[in-house]
Amino acid sequence: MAKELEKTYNPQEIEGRLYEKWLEKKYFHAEVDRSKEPFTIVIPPPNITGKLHMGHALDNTMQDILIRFKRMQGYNALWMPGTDHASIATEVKVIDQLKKEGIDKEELGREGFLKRAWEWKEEYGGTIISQLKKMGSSCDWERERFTLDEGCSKAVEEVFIKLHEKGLIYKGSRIINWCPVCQTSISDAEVEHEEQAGHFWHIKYPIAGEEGRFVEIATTRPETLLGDTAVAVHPDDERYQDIIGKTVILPLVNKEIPVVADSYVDKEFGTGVVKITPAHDPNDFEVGKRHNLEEITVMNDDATINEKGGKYAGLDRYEARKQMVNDLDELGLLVKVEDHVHNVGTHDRCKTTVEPMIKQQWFVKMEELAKPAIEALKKKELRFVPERFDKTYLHWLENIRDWCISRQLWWGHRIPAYYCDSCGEIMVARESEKPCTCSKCGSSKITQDQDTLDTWFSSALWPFSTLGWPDKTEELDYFYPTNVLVTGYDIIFFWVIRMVFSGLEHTGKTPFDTVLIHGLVRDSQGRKMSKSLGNGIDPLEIIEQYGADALRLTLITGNAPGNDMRFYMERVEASRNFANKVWNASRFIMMNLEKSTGLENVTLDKLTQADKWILSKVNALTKDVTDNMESYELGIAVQKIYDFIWEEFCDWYIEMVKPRLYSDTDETKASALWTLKTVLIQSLKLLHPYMPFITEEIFCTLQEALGECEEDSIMISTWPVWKAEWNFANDEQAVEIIKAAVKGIRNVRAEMNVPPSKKAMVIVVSEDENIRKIFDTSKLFFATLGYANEVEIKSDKAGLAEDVVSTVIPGATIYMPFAELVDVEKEIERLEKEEQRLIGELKRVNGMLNNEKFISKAPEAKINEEKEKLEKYTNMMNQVQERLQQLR
RNA sequence: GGGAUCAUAGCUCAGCUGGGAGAGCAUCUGCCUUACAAGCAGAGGGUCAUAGGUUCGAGUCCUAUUGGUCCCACCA
Repeated sequence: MAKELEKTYNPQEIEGRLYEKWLEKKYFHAEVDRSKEPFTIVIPPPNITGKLHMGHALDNTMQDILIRFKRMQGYNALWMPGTDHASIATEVKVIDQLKKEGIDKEELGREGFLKRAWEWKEEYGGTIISQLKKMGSSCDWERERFTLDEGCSKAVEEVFIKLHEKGLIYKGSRIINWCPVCQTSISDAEVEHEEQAGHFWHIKYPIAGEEGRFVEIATTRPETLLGDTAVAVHPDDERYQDIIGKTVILPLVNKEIPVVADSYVDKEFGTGVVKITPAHDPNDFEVGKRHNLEEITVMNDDATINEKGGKYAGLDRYEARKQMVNDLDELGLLVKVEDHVHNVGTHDRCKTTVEPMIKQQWFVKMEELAKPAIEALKKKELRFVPERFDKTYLHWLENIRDWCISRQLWWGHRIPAYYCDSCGEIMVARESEKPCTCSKCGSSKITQDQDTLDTWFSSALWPFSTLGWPDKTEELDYFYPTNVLVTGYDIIFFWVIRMVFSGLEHTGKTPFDTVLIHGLVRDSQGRKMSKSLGNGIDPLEIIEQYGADALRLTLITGNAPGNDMRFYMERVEASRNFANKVWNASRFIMMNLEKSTGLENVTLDKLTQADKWILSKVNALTKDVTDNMESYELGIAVQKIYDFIWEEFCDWYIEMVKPRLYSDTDETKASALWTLKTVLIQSLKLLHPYMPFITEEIFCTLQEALGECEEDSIMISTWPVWKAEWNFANDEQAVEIIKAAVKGIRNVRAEMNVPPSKKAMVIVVSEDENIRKIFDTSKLFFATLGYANEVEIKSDKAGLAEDVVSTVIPGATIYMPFAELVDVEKEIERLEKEEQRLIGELKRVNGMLNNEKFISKAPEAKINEEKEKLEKYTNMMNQVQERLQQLR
């Protein structure tokens, strides 16, 4: 006996149970199997500090859809999961935790701190993984990895050493972005530029030896004056030719500094004179290099003025600014203060204004690595969906600067460099070959570099480090390169680009051939969801309330690749309603299947026109959906499935079939049931990647009811393909004619306010024998859907009563003689409207067909199509006019 | 300063390589029809931002303009 389905779909009860089953049966697990073609996606590893937000939900839904689709298509589908150690984010969390216990990081020491960090990871690091599972993500959890695990660490070490040997990693003193709060260097990509309202201070610098003569500079950062080692003018600036080469007295410091000429200076901007502070401005740093200027760092790591600042030492940079401006004013050197809006670099994590500082850091030389990555795209070994992100990618790579990879943090991969305390020799070596004595002076006082690597250094290796690289594993050989990477456009610079050049450098291959880009999930007003705004919607709450399937559907429908989307509850409700629709349609079918017999004897030739119509439709749908999914048009694909299930299948086919099901004598009952279950199963399969839970639950219940158990789960069932034998073009057309007639009748009845209970006779008049035949074979459901108590089919309207209402469809006129209800005026009005519409159509079609250029240039199929339309509309026009005449 | 992107029904958005203007929600009308009122049937509503151009034909391609969003960039 078949299992009963609940009256409404209740996801909470079902989802957990099914996910457990999938895990138990190891459906997510992929082993190397040379007989099958692999399909691989690596997950963008979420931070261990992360909590599932809508961005994750979208990203992972898209990946799960692709993986489930490919798995059903017969690929050996691997979705490789894992998490990122998120160096700075985690370190901050651990420091916060320690602070609450009154423990200072430095006090605890490196070892103790790392122990706490690992403990933190053990406790909280798995949160996001369990949340991904609630989404239905079919990751191969047996292969779950962590960027700081043994294998990934080995890969990081290998890469560092190889790049260092090639001279692509170097240590150097450069001006870098320094975060005074996090007290670490950060890379260019981590700097966010933010427009800030500031001031422009005009300050006079006295010219040395020329009493009373000044040069006026303009600056937004007066506090860096302490580190000025020159002022610069443009070499061609006529105003300042005479002072080039002279010196000026640096106010407050009373030091002579030179006036240099450098084309970096913009004559038009400010006063045309720039103070040069090589240690605290990236441009000034460059100017300083060109003119051999001294670099004077005037700030401590926390952005307070250091001992070189004299009376200002110890002050915070902004406090120092205030005091210095005051002092300059008192000295009469402050000319004016202007309001000025300028871009300020801030740290993307903590929003602190970064301070450019000169530091010893490790860098990756990018030029040589960037070239192959540019080539890969140009040679189409890599492509973005949508294509427009090609430009973002290329622009970044073509203007790339060296990557600062060292971080003054403890949580992360420690840099495998060792220093001789005696002679300062730098040695780079694997941990297993850690030097005990200096290779140069033989000293045994060796210390390892204190810094760790940028967290993106390890994520850059993710597509191959997770598969075993640098070892030559079976997995690597089989699953790598991966197929598609799914991620947001906001992460192209941080991650995608770095994976591409790393993959090319270390494996000789692009790590994936397609990058599927999605946008941001915004709130209903289009704002970014953020903690500070409090406008974030928690995906888990949505799952709790509406189910994971509804959430997934909401995130995918109406969302084109690369575009942002707005998320609001009405859309979730619409998705939930669809789930319920699918549920109830299935329930209806299963209720009827219980009483069924003889399904196994149904063959295609026993199907009715309606059966063939829906079969043909689902067949075409299958092809469309597959094509759309192959080209990553997930939103379009699911929209088509949605429309098919709701409109064609539920609102039309099921309604058509009801009279057959309710009759005990109808010999086509079995074929109706066969078609219902066949189309349902096929639709469920197409829908499964999008809504895995509900489809699985129905599929399994249905299998049980049918006693067909060859497929245990829809997720490992075979993806349907287009079948030539299910292609019934004629029957499709026939049913479309009936649908048009039914729509016409309903329209007339609705406009005349005829209650559904009021049934009437319906007379179909057509001169076309084929059309008469179509109506004749479909009499049963036509009567039901057209509210007819009797259907008559005639070749001419002879003998018809005068007081009838009619509706005109191509090739036929439908008459409804419920004379007592007819409002002649209304009917004329309606027909006149129809006449106008047809006049418009005919004008258009005639215009095209009379256009010589159209006839000579348009494809033949198009011309024939238009000719058919002309015939059709002319025909309808005649009927409408005839009818109008009759009524007038 | 450079680049990208958007402008389509009251709202939110689809519309792939040019040839029928669409969906969801909202509105209005009528229905508790034995799968579903989280439903059914019907209706109204759009010179597809503006101006040109290419084309037999443009929401779709090109150019300019207007307005919005985002990214990149060293203008002190």
